[in-house]
Amino acid sequence: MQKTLTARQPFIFHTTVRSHGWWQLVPFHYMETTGLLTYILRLSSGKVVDLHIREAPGGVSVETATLTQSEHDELICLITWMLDLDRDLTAFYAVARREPKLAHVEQKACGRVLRSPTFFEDVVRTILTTNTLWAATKRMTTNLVDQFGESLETDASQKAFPTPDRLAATTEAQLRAETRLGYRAPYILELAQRESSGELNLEAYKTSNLPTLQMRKELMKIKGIGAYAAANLLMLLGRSDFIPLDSWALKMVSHEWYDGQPVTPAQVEAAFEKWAEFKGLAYWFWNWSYTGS
DNA sequence: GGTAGACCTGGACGC
DNA sequence: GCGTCCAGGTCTACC
Repeated sequence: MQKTLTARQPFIFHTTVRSHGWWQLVPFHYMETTGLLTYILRLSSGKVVDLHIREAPGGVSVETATLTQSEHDELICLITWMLDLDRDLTAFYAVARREPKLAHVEQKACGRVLRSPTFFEDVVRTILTTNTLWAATKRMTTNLVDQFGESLETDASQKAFPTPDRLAATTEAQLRAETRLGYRAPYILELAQRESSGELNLEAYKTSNLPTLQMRKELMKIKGIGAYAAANLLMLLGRSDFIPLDSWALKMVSHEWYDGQPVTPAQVEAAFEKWAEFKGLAYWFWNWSYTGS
């Protein structure tokens, strides 16, 4: 089947896909030259399908296998969520117009973020980004998908992101030794077991009306989620009141305003304080002067 | 509430 | 090839 979905304007597919690093992590795959984003999705019916998503006039086109009506409806909801198609960034663009370092955001349609279909997947991915290098995050994610993901019927090498149930059924030892998650193994296992048992309902966070501060506290109750990871997850939920403050943030702010001298987290916060509820977006899409490693 | 040290992995480097 | 050092956030114990 093929389906076209419209996006609230302005919308640029490439900008959304490249909004952060998820596009480099399986089961996402993005071919920049052709503008094709693929993703292996497990629907709630258990069917595993590969999605081919491209830019189309006014939005995106999605190509995948033949689906039942309920699977089709679920797919539309998931794609809309993953690409943040309904996002209204009018208020952010209004304040960004007054800042030269954010002058590009409206023209480039910055502000949407690429998300996983489930919030559980985003939480797992985020834990795998903490205290490690990006190459290791990619490796751990690949291991997790290869070892625990369900295969496409037509190609066993193509696998979906593992479900909470599947991960809950594994062991810490296996996650440590074979998936190479290190000390993160018990965090991922506990998260999967809590989600699988119903003790946690991470999907509800997508539509929660909790104040952002309260939401942050709830996220930080999850083992492995600290201040950086919580801010990152809030950004994925469309709440940009906090900065995902990591070593990169310290480096960027140091070069932007402190002549390369070491800065504290408080100084990073202070640098973006005036952006209030758009703090995270301003930080994320800031046109940094420093481009070194 | 703030701080120090431990937690792990894999890459870089020196020998 | 081996050993050592380092980067990367979070947790826990302690003050």
